[in-house]
Amino acid sequence: MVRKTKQRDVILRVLLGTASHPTADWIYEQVRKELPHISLGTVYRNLNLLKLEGKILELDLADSLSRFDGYAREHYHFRCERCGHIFDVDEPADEEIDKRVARSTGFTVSCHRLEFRGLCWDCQPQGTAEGIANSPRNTMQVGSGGQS
Amino acid sequence: MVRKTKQRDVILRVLLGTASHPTADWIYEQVRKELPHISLGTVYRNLNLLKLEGKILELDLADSLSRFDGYAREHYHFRCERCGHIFDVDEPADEEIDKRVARSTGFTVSCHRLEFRGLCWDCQPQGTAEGIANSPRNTMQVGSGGQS
DNA sequence: TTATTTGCAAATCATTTGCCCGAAG
DNA sequence: CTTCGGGCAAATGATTTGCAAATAA
Repeated sequence: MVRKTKQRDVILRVLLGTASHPTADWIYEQVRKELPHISLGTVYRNLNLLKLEGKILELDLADSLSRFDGYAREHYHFRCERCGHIFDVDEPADEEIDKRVARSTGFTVSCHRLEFRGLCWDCQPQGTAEGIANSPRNTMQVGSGGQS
Repeated sequence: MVRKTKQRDVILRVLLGTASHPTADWIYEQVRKELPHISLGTVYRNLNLLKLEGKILELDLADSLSRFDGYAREHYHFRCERCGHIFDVDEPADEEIDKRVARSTGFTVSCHRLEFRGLCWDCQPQGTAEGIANSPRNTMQVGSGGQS
């Protein structure tokens, strides 16, 4: 049976307490503030456990590092190519496209991952700022933390 | 100046000669048949070079391993969750969606990656075969090789 | 010639694992 | 008590890098 442990508790709490999509290492640093003796290995083990339990999502986006998400719903992501931050995108998931691909390929399509690339507000080149000023910032969630 | 070398030639030829989306290691094995003394490091160095030159594409799909594609055009992919093979999907790239996300987020969206998941023909569970029999197999390119 | 590329091996980096000990049930 | 979970360090596996020898221009 899966036992309840302090370290798993804290790890989940940290993950639920951030809108960012942190790496295992960032989570490790946060948890360490509360449990200074926890090891990275334990963080990885528990992230995998929480993932199996369906309590968190592992975003296997492009790039090597795994990132984790406290929300276990499907949604798309945006990666800023300059600062590396990951943002949740509000665009509704297109379920039609799975069916269309299934029809045209004959495969069983269970889901899809969609990742946008570009530059976030902070990384826009100067002079393009007007377009930013009146953009509806509330249409998506902003994440921070994680990347270098 | 970038010099022309036999090893880079062979690497590119191998990549152009397969419809699959091989890993660096698979490419290494193939090239080794012709150049037995080539090293994995050289393969990686040249793949990066070819990528910079725009002659090949590095597919940074989910999962850790990088895969390379001899076609430098944008297209979507399908990953079989059982056998791990990657297929090119014929679905036309949706350029509208980039604009829509750009509008709703205020970000500059340069591109997107779309990856479907599911089961390919060979990995379909038994009894679902009728759906496969009359499916138009020619709507996409099949890849082989690469994965474990 | 001479700067670039190779081969090889050692170095990284994220992640996983083995093992022994402490703690949850 | 009896396992499971944790800490720690060593192992892994993909990719990168340093360096001396080989080679394209």
